[in-house]
Amino acid sequence: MPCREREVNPVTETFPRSPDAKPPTMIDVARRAGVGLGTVSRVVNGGAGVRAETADRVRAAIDELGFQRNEVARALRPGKKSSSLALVLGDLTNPFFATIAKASLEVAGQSGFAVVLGSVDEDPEGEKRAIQELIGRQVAGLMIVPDQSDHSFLVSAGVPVVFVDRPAHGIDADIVMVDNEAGGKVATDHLLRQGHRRVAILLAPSYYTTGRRLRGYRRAHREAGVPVDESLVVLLPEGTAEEAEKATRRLMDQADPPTALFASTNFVTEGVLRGLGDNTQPAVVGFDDFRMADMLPTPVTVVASDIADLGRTAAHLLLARAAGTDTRPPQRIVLPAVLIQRGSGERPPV
Amino acid sequence: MPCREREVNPVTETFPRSPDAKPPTMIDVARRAGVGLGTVSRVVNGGAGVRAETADRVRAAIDELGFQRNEVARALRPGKKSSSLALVLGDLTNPFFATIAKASLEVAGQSGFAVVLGSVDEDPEGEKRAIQELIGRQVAGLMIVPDQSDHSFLVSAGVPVVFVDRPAHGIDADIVMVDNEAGGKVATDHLLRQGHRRVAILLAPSYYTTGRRLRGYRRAHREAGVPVDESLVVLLPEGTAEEAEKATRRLMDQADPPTALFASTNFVTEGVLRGLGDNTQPAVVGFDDFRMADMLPTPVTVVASDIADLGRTAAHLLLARAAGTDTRPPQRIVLPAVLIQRGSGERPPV
DNA sequence: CTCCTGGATGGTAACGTTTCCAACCTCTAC
DNA sequence: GTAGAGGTTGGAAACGTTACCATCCAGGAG
Repeated sequence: MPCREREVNPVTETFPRSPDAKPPTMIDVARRAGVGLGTVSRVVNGGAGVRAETADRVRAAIDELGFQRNEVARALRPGKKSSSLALVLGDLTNPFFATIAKASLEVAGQSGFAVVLGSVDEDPEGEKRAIQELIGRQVAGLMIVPDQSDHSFLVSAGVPVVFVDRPAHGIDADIVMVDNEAGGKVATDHLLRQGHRRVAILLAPSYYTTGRRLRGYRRAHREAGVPVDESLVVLLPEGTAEEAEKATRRLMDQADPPTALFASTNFVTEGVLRGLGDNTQPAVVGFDDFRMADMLPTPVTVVASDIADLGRTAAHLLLARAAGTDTRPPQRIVLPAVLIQRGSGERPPV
Repeated sequence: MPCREREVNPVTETFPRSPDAKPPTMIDVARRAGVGLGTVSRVVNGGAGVRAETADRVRAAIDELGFQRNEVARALRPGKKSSSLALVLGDLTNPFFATIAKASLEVAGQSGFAVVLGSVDEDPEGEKRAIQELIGRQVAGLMIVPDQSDHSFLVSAGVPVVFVDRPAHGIDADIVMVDNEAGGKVATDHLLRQGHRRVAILLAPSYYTTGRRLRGYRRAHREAGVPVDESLVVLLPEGTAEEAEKATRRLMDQADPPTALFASTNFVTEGVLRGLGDNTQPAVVGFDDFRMADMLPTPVTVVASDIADLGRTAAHLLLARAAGTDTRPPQRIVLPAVLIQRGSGERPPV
């Protein structure tokens, strides 16, 4: 190949481009390096099948022009899904979701994948729309913390999906979750074993998950031979701390108040503690650990699982599915939940 | 236009496609509706300049085929940036960042924009790489919580940038931040006014931000005529709670311990509280509010600002920049920080 | 010397969309 | 009846990349 490298003005062509200039493309790089377009592509993608000397020249041109591969154009090619994963979940302000996001972000980043967050209104319709949009963005895979609506529209999307924390209706896909029933049972067992006979449970509305926790609660009662007072099973339509606070006050104000409370969610736990105020009599166990739990006046006993691991596992699984490495039938991965005793759950009944 | 609509098998062509079939394109829609490609595009983009009857036929075809616009192909067209914003920030587990993420996600979502999260290692090199990758993904704009490294490479990126919480070196761009100096001054004023003369400040390493807070701390001392004991100015290389805990213990163990502590960050505040343990003598003021702050044994006094508003403002500004609606010179928006008295900051000196 | 093999390289067709332009139709004005 | 305007429509080019194929060259085998 004769040297076709032309003399160029280093000021205009070197990296700090004038703001209006369009970013350089592979074609620019090819011209600059005096090679063909295909060769540039090969170098950019690892350089296999290119003479070392040629590859160096191309790399030099890339540096000089400040070339950056246009991921959008790349993703347009058939078969080449974009190197992004989508993550659809609820309120990031909830440390539970934030932890999942952080963990999956880390795992995805290690494989050169970005993570697109779906906007996360509470309504099912919003979730569906968000998912559709993400699919339109050609993400390589979806991680979804689903609501209880139908997700069958995903089966034809042609994108691998991993559900996190709870399964979805209408589709058989990978699911990574916590052992909710065992967690609910462990928490309730713990309270019953200390002699509590009136154990309230406050449930946030994440139907599947809390349903399982409630099931554990009931099973613990059954096995202990303690009847469940249905007035102590409280469903919170919103699941906010404020709601839980009010519900707790109502519970404690009734004629025969519970001697122990099991909060099914970290926000609910917060509300319960607020509702109890200075009343340090009732025992409290929360589901999901939270920051500062050990620093409160009475440190809070919780049933906790490794939420970061939840996110990591889901991301790893999804990446393997997206890469086609993992072709097993849909997996169901259940992470354990363990009891962390800190004080609030060890109070004896009055 | 003669009716060219052909008889098709509703089973194979209706929405739940066989899993291997490729998703339908505009061309498929055009064929199905018996119109041209351009017409489909016009309908998809709002339908201006298309006869109502034709538009209906196209929409019907879209529904029947389950067509979903390929955002990637759309973004490939020159000038059409993708409808995604990028958000690059630190540890999502930190409620400060999580709140920003949530707020900007909301605002972006309302405008039909998705948000891509950059993987956020702590090292500057990682941040730069993450940003470059996001630019390669043709995002319409960048929201960055920058570190102290040079960001001049962004001036030639041709993408609007809004910095959040702190300005960046090497580039003059929009910045939305908290009034750190005033916050630092208010907190220190508050402590000095109660007679504290030995006020320690513990600084997490977010150079610009904490520098400003320190400046407020110094200014408060100067105006009050109280000399600053430099041994009470503690820099924490990592800024973690653990580090702050150790540093607090060291401070309190020294011969002449401080009677008040100002923690420059929510994680640092947590560490300070842990470090003090049962010692309820020293006054404590934290920067940034945090969940449960009011529920600790002594509720924690903080200097706080509306972090969600920080994220919202940044997202709105960025959207306007991306749309070209806002062509003002780079803005500098500073949000106020107010003192929230809860108890820990109102303890008198011993 | 010729043929063949195999690695390196250049060129071109896709990918699915938007945008532009030309073509067409209908209607009004002359 | 013709011209022109204005509204609809179809078709093709372009965006930047990758995959494929053809070409070219060097070197070894016959």
